[in-house]
Amino acid sequence: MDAQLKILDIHEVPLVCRGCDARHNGVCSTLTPHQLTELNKHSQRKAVEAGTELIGQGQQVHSYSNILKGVVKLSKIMADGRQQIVGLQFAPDFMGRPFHGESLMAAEAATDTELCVLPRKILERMISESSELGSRLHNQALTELDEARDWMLTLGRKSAREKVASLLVLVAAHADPDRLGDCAFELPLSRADIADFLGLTIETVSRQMTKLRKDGLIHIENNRQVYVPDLDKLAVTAGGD
Amino acid sequence: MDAQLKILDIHEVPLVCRGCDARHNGVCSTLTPHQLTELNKHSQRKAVEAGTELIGQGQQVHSYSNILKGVVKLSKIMADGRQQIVGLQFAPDFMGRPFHGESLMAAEAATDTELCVLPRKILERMISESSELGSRLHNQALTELDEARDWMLTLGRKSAREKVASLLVLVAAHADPDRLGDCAFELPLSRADIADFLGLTIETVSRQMTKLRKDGLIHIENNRQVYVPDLDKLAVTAGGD
DNA sequence: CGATAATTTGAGTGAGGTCAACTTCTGTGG
DNA sequence: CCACAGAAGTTGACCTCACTCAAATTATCG
Repeated sequence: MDAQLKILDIHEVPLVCRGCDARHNGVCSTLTPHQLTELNKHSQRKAVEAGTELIGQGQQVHSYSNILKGVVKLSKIMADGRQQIVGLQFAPDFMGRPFHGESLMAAEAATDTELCVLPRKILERMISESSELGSRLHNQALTELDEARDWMLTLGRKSAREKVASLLVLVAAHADPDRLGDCAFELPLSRADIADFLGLTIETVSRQMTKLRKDGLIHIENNRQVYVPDLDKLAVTAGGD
Repeated sequence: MDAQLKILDIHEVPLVCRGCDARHNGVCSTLTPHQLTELNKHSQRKAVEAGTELIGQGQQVHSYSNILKGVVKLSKIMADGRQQIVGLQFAPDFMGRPFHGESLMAAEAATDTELCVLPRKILERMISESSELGSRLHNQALTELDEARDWMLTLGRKSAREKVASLLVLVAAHADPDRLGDCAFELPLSRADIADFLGLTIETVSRQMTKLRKDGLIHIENNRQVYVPDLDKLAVTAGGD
């Protein structure tokens, strides 16, 4: 590519998009500066605090979002109130299912969260135009499918202790992707959320956390601050894969 | 489109593809007669009997398949032998994950099954060339993701009775898509498979089936022949959604 | 018809649920 | 800075649903 042109292109990237994680590692990385500018005219940054419902189960979808910061939980709720978290989305994930009018789950901010909200129509037009964007979204869908299936094994076949260890390993992997050995992070989920993700009760989660602590596998401070001295050991406790 | 040309096109569809379900409702429906002919040069029909392993967990992928007949189970196995079925694929589903060298689960024929086996390289080239094929696969991935997440709710939050009822509703839906009221079908899974799909033991599955039978919600003959007098009632027992 | 596998049934046990009390955090206002 | 209130998390006692192990029954196939 012509060097001069390339420099020009870079300068055309909208201000707010520069340095945005979604543009580097998320779906926006496939867009041209022109497309970014176009999208940017209609996109909107939004900060929401923990606990905010972003969309309800069965509700009409009017927009999609990039998660810029924070963690969003996706959950299904039964008529009698039983709840199961079916996925966690971390920055810079794309949120929403294009071309599907009605949301099949609820999405709620688990932590304080920043979003880049994209109107439905505009994004869907861009997907039709850019096969690269489509295949990027295809890839994310496949990754989420893998994660969902891994979690099915956890839900169906693991003990409470293994389940809790699995969750800690999962969060550790997102907090510090290539960290080996030890690792520290803040839990983005309350005990109630963890229970809903693992198919357990709050009490069982609490008991297993206490046991893992007494066994020296984790240290906890202020309920949310976790330190894992040996990630491998914890992974083995999680069912070892 | 020119009528004459269209007739010619139809005649160019390879013989074996005419009347094939995958061409009408599966991924092949997006292909042109020319592409079908090209693909057909390298594809191969294959009949396998129940219990045949199609690919092992962690094994290299050399081909993809359309399922023409039968049911395939996808499962994850832990180091100590615990197993979880993470998905069922019915005809005319496409099987395999393009551009991903290593299979993350095992695939095994649950019933006697017929496949149309497509070599990896050829299919991947066609995906790059045809955005329609790509979006078709994207859609199947999203459908599978929805199913996986529905099943997470089943695994995490439902009782044994609800789980067994959920499975029966799932199979009924595939056997007889728009049948309301009553419905009869043959179970494609053994009790052991059902247990591995529901995260239960064989014994618990058996006991719950007996209870559903005694409650008049289902009739069973020869272990595999199921008759459901009232699908709605069964769906309510499954957790009602 | 006999052999083997698949399924059902029974008795006893245990992991995780339920309910309730207690402790620890967090944030607010005096 | 402390006192207090409400929320979040922990701990204990007890119970239940699903698991385990074992035996009986039924289906399948040569």
